[in-house]
Amino acid sequence: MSQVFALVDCNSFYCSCERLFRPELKNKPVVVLSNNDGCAIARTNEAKALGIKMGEPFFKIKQLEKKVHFFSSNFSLYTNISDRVMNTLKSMAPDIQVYSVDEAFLDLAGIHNLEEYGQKIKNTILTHIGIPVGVGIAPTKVLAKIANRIAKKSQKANGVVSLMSRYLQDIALERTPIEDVWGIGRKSAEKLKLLRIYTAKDLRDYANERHIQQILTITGMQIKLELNGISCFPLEQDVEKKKEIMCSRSFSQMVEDLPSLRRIISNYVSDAAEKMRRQDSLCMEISVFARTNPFQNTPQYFMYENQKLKNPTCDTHKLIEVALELIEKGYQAGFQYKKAGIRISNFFNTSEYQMDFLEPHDTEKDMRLMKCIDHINYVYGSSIIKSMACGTDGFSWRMNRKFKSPRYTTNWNELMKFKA
DNA sequence: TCTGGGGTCCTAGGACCC
DNA sequence: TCTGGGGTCCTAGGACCC
Repeated sequence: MSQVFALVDCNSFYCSCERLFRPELKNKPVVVLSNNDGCAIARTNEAKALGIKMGEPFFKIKQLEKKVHFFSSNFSLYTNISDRVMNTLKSMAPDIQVYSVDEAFLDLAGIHNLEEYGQKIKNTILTHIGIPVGVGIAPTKVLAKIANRIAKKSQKANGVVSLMSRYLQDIALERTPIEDVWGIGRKSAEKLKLLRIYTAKDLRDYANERHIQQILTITGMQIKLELNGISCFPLEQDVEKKKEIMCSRSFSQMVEDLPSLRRIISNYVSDAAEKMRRQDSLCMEISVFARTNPFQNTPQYFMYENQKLKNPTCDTHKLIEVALELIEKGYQAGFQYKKAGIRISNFFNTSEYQMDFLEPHDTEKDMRLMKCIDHINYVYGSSIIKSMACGTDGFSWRMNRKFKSPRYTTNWNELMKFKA
């Protein structure tokens, strides 16, 4: 039986989440801003029509405040809505790969009327959750991406496009610029244009396959095959475990002193370590970085320090200790730091790792303690219990969030109120 | 004044071994 | 003075994605 993939992608996802609780914003331009209200990371069609670009800095579009409704990002809301969408999708296909917060690939092999089923998926998500989605159906993932793109753009498609026939693939690929193909970024597009490959169809029909592999690596070759209807990227399940976990953030005001950076780094480590424990991992490596603002005409400095651990650990306190050594090592006085971050990586499963009993390692008791703290923080709100190194002045005390909406679905104090 | 954050995969080249 | 060849593993960096 041949393969059939459906890509379900939520329209302007973060904006749609905000609209759920503000229905009067339907058909109005809405923009969601990144952390610190730095730049635009989600835009409705109405906002796009006003010329607002992805990643555009807020200060350049601020004058549109009368026309456009801006929101600060509210990730706990978006994650919660995303879970609901994905759970509904899981009930509609035997296998599903959650690809990102707003996208999933579904296995639709064996379904007879694919377009009708696509409409059913779209309508179910809209009526059950209230989020509009586009559905692209095709024999490969790369083609499903293209189908999805057309589903969202074309009025006629009504949100669902199937590219199962060669005839329709020909038309669609001809109209898809090469840089809009999934996996072809700016650099690759530039190289392909030198070969006079301007559209997805040009790449599919380009005769010299080895040449493509030479300039775009094996992945480029696979993209070419996928455009030709030959599936190279299977549906991936069981990918829920991360291979590395990062936590980094820009500050709304510059930070110059080491004690502040130490507190910031400690908070980031706490955050990342908790995520790591949630997926039952231990890490063997930690990195710390901090940088000045590259957009500013001030003395620039970038520090990055990395440390391998003797024994894997999931213990926040041990990790903070190492991270603080690293920030002390890399810190240089006299610079205005704008951003800092940490990364933990080199993971092992908690159950699989054989501890070296000659070296200090996480004991059963350490792990129980961490789990216990995680539980209390989960029940009573995050960071009720935290390391002293994190300070007491709050994690996000230097973050701008001028337009933040309430956490309607994840915080009892912020539920929507109605008058009877 | 004001420019996000978190990931994955691939490859070349160095280190090291026999 | 002459200074192999092949294999594996690791790492840094590039490119891409949402």
